[in-house]
Amino acid sequence: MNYLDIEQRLMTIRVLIADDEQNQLELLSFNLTQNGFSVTTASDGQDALTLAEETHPDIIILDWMMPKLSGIDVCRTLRSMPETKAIPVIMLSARGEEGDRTLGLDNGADDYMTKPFSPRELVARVRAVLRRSRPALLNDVLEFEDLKLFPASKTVERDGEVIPLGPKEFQILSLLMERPGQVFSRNQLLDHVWGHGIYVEDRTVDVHLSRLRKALNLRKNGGNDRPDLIRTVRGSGYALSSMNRK
Amino acid sequence: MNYLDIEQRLMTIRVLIADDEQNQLELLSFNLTQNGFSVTTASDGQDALTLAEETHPDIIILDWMMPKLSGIDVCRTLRSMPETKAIPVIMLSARGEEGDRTLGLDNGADDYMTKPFSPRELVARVRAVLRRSRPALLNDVLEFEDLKLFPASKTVERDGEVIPLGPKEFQILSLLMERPGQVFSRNQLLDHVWGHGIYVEDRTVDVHLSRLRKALNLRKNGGNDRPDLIRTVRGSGYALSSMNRK
DNA sequence: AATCAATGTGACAGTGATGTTACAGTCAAC
DNA sequence: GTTGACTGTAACATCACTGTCACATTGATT
Repeated sequence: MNYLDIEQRLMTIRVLIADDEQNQLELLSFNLTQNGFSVTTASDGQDALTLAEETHPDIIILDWMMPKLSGIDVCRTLRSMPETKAIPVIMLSARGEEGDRTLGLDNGADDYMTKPFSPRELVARVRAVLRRSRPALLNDVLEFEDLKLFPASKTVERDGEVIPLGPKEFQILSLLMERPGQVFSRNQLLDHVWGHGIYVEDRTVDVHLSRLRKALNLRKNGGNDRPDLIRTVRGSGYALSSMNRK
Repeated sequence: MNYLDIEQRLMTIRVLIADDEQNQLELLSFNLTQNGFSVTTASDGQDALTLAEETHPDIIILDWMMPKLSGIDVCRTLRSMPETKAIPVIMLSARGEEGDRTLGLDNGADDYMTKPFSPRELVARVRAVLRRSRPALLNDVLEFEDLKLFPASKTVERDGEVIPLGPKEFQILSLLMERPGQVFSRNQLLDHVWGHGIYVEDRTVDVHLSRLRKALNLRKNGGNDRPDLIRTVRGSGYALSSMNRK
């Protein structure tokens, strides 16, 4: 959960999966990994909750029946905390009664699957749920205006020209490009790019934004005439934006 | 497992096929051999498992019904061991019920075929599965810029000049060339090149990368002027790349 | 316009990641 | 056993990236 993890946060989709059946857990984990997801596992509800808070996965898969805290409990708790509120949840259950399904969705799950199912099916559902909630994550290329960002190769192009970026700059841009137009506060940026525990000055964000802007607007031949794609929202933060007076 | 195994991995594709019907076994084995695969056979599940562990084939074909251990059992066991976890499996079954199909995939099979089928069809499926999991295995030559890599002869050429590489260097380059541009973390490289269970320092990867670079850029006549094709992505890993700032 | 707070940005030094070399151990071939 | 190729690790050298400060600008509010 350290360097590599933080680095890759926006590159790979991070899945937290919780199940008390070790076999099932490993099987699903393996299949998700095979499909390019970065997987973290938990074997009981308490564990799942802790990991969810700490690692902020992109999606959570919860088994219904688990020791300590049931999937339902975990789901409800997640929904009550602002930091984890928006993380989509898929609930797994051995029983197939319609009542359960409703109960699961009622408690905040985004999807519900009854066992048995093939790992392939789970992967499909995960993709479906993510497509609904965070479309940008599934793309292998993020685009905005003449900007292109390729997560797999950690590369950014503007107007066809490769833009060299440092890791932090790249991550900031990734986040902004996931939701073009959305304003991100300095704190949000610190959380997503630096990580939760890390303590860094607010102003550091400003400096990185400045560097990012400079890099994006500078041409290789020395020109510096490109329009600024990053908008500063005084008192709030930064956002990607097309029309930028200047 | 190791030296010989790694050595030969990229030369011929090694198939392990397990079926208790002697006729079927011979027929399929013959056809696979005809198509250039190196085939090992087993006539029961226990045998299959042992051979899989010992020889680390590139793909495993399992009959559903077998003495001692069923195909399902073998598959599940394979998936639970780190060394065999990643080997793709095709399951064969006499019955055609959909339930079985799901059950097969549930237990970790990558594909599922119901008898009867033509040997030709099996070969096609084998190729399809391998294409998904290890594309490079099927090519007889990988190319990137002025680089050529021949899996069959374990040879690499740059600009027509043969580059002598050690096994590790060769495998690293193979992986990079399977997906040009994609960034591979040190961990990914360790997994793919060294193997899952093996424990080696991260930095070892760096050293091999350094050796690989040196070998690729050095001319026989002593020149050292070739552009670097390997990009270091700080904090993430390495990737093949044409334009390299420096 | 004057004032104050928020933001932009250049400079700089510290940190940590990466590049590279040297060396010792292992294994196969002879 | 000896040789030679290949590995893994440690140690050292470098270099890129970072965080912070200081000062310049901008924008809002009066």
